[in-house]
Amino acid sequence: MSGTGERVTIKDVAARAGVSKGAVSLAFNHKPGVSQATRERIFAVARELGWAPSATARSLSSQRVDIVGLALCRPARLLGLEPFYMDFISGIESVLAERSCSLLLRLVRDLDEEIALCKEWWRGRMIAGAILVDFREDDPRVPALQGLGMPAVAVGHPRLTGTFPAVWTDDASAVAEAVRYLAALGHRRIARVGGPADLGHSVIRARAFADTVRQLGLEEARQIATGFDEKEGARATRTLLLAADRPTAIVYDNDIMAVAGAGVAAEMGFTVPDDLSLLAWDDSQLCRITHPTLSAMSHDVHHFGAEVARVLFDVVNGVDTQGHQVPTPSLTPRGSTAPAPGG
Amino acid sequence: MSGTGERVTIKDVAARAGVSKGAVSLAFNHKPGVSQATRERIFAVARELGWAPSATARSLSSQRVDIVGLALCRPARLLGLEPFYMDFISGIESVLAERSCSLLLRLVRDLDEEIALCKEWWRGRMIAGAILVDFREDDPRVPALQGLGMPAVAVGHPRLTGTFPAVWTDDASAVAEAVRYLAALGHRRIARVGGPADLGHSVIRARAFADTVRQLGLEEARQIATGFDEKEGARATRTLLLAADRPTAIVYDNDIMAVAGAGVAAEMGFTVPDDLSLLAWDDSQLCRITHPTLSAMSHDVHHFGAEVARVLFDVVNGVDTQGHQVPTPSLTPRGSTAPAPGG
DNA sequence: AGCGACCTGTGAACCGGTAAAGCCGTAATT
DNA sequence: AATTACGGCTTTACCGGTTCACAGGTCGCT
Repeated sequence: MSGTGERVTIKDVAARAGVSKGAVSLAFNHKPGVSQATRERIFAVARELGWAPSATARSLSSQRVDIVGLALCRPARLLGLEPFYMDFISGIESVLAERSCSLLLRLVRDLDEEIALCKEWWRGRMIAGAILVDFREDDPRVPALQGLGMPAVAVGHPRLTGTFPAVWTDDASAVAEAVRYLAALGHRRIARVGGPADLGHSVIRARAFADTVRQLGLEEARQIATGFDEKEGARATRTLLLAADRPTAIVYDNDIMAVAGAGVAAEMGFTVPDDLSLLAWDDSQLCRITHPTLSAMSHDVHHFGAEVARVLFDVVNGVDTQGHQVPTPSLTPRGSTAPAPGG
Repeated sequence: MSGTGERVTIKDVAARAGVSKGAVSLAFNHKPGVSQATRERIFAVARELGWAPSATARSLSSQRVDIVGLALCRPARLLGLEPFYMDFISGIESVLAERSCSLLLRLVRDLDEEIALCKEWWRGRMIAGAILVDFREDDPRVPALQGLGMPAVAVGHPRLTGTFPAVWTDDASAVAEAVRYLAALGHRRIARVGGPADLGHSVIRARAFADTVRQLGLEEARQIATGFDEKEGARATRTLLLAADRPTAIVYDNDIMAVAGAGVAAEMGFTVPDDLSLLAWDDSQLCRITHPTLSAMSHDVHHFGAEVARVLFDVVNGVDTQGHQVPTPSLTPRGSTAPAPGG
């Protein structure tokens, strides 16, 4: 991994402009101490020579880095499938770009690898901070990374994220809203197809779901934990619909599974929403391109990502930040939910 | 953007192990010149102190970087929607991770911004090389970046990519195969919903499509250029189906638009595939979760990404590489294609 | 004993910047 | 006139590694 050779450095620019390295540095960092004339001359020379300061050298001496890290620990094919992350990343980017900061991305296989990577990135001063996502109950990253002093922002409920400032959505309320909405439509048997059981937000949603169902006096609710992908979503839907006491409404933990569920329903001869109501989560564009369109608990994922990035900047800059909740996902009724059959 | 403070450096490790900085460096780079005993002592101390070499300092002095850059120039919402890029990125990552290299990602608004970014990244020695995607006809990046000496790999047909080593799929053949397949099913009026007209591969596909149609003696084909998103896909489909001489088969340039097209068809009362055959491109999981499932020109996007990364490594390491074609997308018939109505 | 080869390790130069102290001439203050 | 203030730039000391010439010590060989 070698460069081709003779690249221009600050010294060349300084020499050509007839000033010292220091002057060039001052000029390029828009600091006082250089006259306007000199400044312009320096910039002219830099342009002429095609010089830009070496980020490497700069961050070595200034102890500043313009890169933040994000490690994603999900199966590759799921990442491709689920619109959530790209949306989220683009939200992050929108804020980073403003500050001409870049995102260092790495897909990892497990949390141990993620921990090792973060340590390497941080100790190696490669990143200014990190974004941590997909928190689990008793997440090993909390004890492992907390002591590092690495600026980080955690995406997840504060209950899960230790001392890391958290940015999260109030999933419990959202789940409750979903259930209440379906109950209001007359549904008495509502099932839920959730994400991986070890994921923190799955636990939170599962609990809120059960609580709300009990509270509303609905029938005991069936919940199935899945791996978040369309195959498992389809299988879970099939299982639910084959049962004697099949539900009249199903809530999904993401949109992929909801779409898959709609397919299964059609295949099994159920009409959505007449026979069966479906409610998705996350609400990417995916929910709008199917027929019928999918009702969903929607939130602005792009904005979510942007907010996360903003909090990270605060942390990095030493601004005291507790993190905060972003707007709760709210119900967007579309074509896949309707009054319960025979209601 | 400051560090918290007293981080361990090579000097601390050297002192604690009773050797010089040089020895530690040699040990950590697995170079000869240090005895086994000393080596082990150094490693022990490093572990004890929690030290890892600073990537920044290392790359400054050794002129090596373990980061490659990727700038994506597409509207954010499309990136989230289209499974292609995440698949592609995960393929890239799979190869990078093996070499403990990371991916620097940035979303840009236009090619000028991308050019500026690449220059900055390269001159700033922040990246070892770059991956360039979405080539247009007479792409401005070719003249602008070619002279930089920056190792890069271009994703696109060599006709478009100047002197950059290219990795590409043979879209022309794939389009031809698609058309022949539909013709064999008895379709005489086949339309195509393509991507943005200025994108190089759109042009290639459009031309190949027209050629094949002519060659097979089919009716003059209607082609519509779109922005790749589901709205435009839906609109294009509607336009096609409203025409007096509506097609009996439509080929789409990605899967998003095909899914949207299927929705429009259903909404307009056409049954897929009895009244209308639909054929998607890229074939992400998306094609398998709809009903009917979508026939598609499928290729292994993950592998594509991996191959791109491999070529980039060759270029970076000075291995003489011309780049090469990856397997041509091949037809995967599913439920959305059938013999032409009344054929 | 003398010499070279080998092994292990040291020290200093360097990578390309930043930061802070210092220096010089002129203007404002007292 | 002497003192201070400041703008404008230079100098120098880092930042945390890598690299390379070279120094001692050990060993084998003549």
